Amino acid sequence: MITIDTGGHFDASHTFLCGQCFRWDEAEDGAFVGIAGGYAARVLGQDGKILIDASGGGENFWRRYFGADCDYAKIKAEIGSEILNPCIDFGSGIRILRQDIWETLVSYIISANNNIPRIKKIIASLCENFGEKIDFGGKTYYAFPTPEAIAGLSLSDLAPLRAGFRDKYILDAAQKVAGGEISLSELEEMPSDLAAQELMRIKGIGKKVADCILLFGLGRYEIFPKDVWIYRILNEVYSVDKSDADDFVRDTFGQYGGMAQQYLYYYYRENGTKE
DNA sequence: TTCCAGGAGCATC
DNA sequence: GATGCTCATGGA
Repeated sequence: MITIDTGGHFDASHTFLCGQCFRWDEAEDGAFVGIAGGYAARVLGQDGKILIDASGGGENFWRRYFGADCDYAKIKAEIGSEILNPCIDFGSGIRILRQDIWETLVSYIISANNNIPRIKKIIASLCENFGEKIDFGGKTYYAFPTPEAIAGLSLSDLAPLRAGFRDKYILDAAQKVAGGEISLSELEEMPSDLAAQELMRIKGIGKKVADCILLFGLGRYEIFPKDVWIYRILNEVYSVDKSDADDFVRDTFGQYGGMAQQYLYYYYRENGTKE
């Protein structure tokens, strides 16, 4: 059992259900069971502490995954505002996860013009069909398949996933990464704008998907991904037009824009933008 | 039946 | 660079 003390800034439901990740499910007892970095785990939030029972990974891996070095008291104070404070209260236990870059890349390709339940279903199918088995707690789980495991597949191999038009994008991503045309380790070192450009060389990755990969897979907390929900919120809550969104977000939310985005997204998806 | 979902590619202007 | 159409699939 690994314990991470967050000083009160963790809630498993908020973190796993806020829309940033797709491989965690709630168990009967309130714990969450899922897979990260090739390890299966059971995670419980208790008094702001993260209790982790995992098939592997060790403390360093899980501290990195949960962003243990992020000071959420400081972040919340810095981005707080009249509009944002209720959102921060509502999703106060959210932690932005540092997810595996490859898994994040493919997951957000799948997210395009899709809904969250179906995104989860397609990813689960991808893992069950092509990922390595993980035995944990008497059950079998599946790791996210490597680029190499996918690169050699054909479109008909991917057909059972029911991924629709995204299947060819998944293949293109795997082939570019496995073939060395895109280097994931170099992405980790690049400035965010260059990393986004590099990611957008992959079919199916545009600005929004690239931004999600930067935020959820590369820990670039200043990145504020803008999807249909966010544009709706900016318009109805902040009265900001789509054409002014980039400037407004940069000037308003600053270096922790990614956290602000997630508090807004979670709050207004759960509660609606209209009273 | 029609509309929509954590968008992006492509043609066209 | 902006606009409009299209892309699979499944649930509401």
